[in-house]
Amino acid sequence: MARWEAGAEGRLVQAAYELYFERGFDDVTVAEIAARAGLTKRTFFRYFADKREVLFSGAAAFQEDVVAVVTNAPDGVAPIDAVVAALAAGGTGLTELGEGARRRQHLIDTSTELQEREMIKMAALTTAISEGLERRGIPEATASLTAQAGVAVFKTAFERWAHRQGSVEFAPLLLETLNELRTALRSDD
Amino acid sequence: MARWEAGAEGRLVQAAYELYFERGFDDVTVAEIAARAGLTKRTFFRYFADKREVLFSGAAAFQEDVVAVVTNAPDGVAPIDAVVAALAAGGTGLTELGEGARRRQHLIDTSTELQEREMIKMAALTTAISEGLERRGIPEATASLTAQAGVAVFKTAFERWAHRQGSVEFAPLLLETLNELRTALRSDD
DNA sequence: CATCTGATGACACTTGGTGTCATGACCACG
DNA sequence: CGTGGTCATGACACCAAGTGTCATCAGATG
Repeated sequence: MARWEAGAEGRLVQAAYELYFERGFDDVTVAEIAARAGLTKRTFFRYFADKREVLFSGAAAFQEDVVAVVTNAPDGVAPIDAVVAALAAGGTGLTELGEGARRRQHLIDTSTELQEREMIKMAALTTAISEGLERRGIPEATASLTAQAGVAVFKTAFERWAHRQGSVEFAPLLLETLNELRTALRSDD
Repeated sequence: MARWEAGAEGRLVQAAYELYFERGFDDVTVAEIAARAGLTKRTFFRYFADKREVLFSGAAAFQEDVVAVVTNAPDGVAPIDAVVAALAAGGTGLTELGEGARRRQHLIDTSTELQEREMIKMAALTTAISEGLERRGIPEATASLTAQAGVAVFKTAFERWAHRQGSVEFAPLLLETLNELRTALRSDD
């Protein structure tokens, strides 16, 4: 089966995380990552579209999970509640990675390039959630705004989680944030 | 005064827009832009940090305008109303550019790289608005969520404006979108 | 007139990213 | 047993973005 050492993609991911953590995103070259994985630069770019993408290899699966929960929510649940429940589930999965997730987030927070990439992943997630809602019969305008609000709440809650020590339950943090958003949108206070 | 042909930065912006419109963002090189402006690649990078930034040369002024309106809003106005009013004013200024603004937006919408850059500009705007609110005594959590909601509404409204023919008033579109968001956040419907 | 200043050009260099062909192990099939 | 095909990888050349560094030179300054 294995004509070459198996798991090339995994080795590249591992090597990239190690080097990015050691020296920061900017000071690592793709050639170095590939070398640590026992491969060449050319092979790196066969697995990942660019130097940033290697840090988002789990994004597709995350998005699919979230959309699946939205899609399978029972009838009668309000769109915003379905979205927040889905993001609570997905986010809990992430926070269970503990310190690793925090270190990754710190890496992103200290690189403009990585923030750009993260934002486009969040935008893709937003679009996918919106389409999931539309498949449930929600009109496009509502679906889009609901997805945007949900993802904004998720980002804020995750940021709060990442900036805290120890383990905090993610789901309650998310619901609390949603309620804060609701309050903030009132014209009278 | 003018030891060289004056207005180098403006000429670069103009040349970049022309070429990007003619052939698309990807198929234009910085050397070409510089040549059309009668300058060299090296000089381009003295004015703009990278190839994308030239399309966002007005972003700083836009942000300052919006933040100024937020800062100067009369006391007693709810944060979300102050933010939306500020974005209505700024957005109206943009939409007055008419077809030019639509063409620019179309350029961004057809390039992932440019979308990334636009998102980070929006994120910077969000942060600046949030800080403006905090200076008015709004607590950080509320300020941040209010700013996020406001900017999300702005993006949606501007997108709707851009995808329409003829001239549409921007401010009513924005208020309508805000109300849709409020409705979407209700758990009961 | 001498000097300083600041925008620009010239040029070399690094790195991200791609196109293209060669290699060599494994597999299927006669 | 051999022969040809498949496919992940390497080798290599190439382009374009972006940067560091020094030279240039018109005009301002004194």
